[in-house]
Amino acid sequence: MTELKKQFGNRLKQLRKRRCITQEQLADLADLSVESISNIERGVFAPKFENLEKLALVLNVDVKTLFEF
Amino acid sequence: MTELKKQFGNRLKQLRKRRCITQEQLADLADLSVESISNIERGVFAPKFENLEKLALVLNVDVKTLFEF
DNA sequence: GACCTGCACGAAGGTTGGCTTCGTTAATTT
DNA sequence: AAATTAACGAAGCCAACCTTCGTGCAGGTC
Repeated sequence: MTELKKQFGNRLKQLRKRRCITQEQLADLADLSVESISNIERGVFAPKFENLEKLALVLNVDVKTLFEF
Repeated sequence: MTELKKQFGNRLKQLRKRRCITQEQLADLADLSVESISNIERGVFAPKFENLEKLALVLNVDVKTLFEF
């Protein structure tokens, strides 16, 4: 598990909580499973580019914002 | 081919040229094949997170800088 | 002309990483 | 205590990433 995945995961969690939505809600919005969101937030794996786009869209931020840490 | 891949590829090319290095040199530095660099720059595929880290490191920028476009 | 470099592009194959479902357990909230 | 939310494991699928090999082409040099 690379450092970047963990940092990204923490950032995603931060942005999600800031919007007061659950992993399940984010999963629905981004068309992913809850477990995937959990895995991403914990740095188990990183989303592919296509889902990077979706997550940014759903969270209403630029993709680069997901890497601001 | 998603839009994000293309944007990322163009950005990578821009940063590489700004440093006056060839695709082959970047490939060597990031431990990737020249063709992969070419494919990434053209948006054929996107690098996985591990290589995102390598590319940022080699280009001496933060990962988020690779998504500034 | 012949040669070299840098890059685009295609095809084909291997590996692994992203994603899934199912299930259990722990933590948090109400 | 009940319900919700999230962590975590295992097992499997397949697409995406990455590779090698090959071709072609523009631009520059000798």
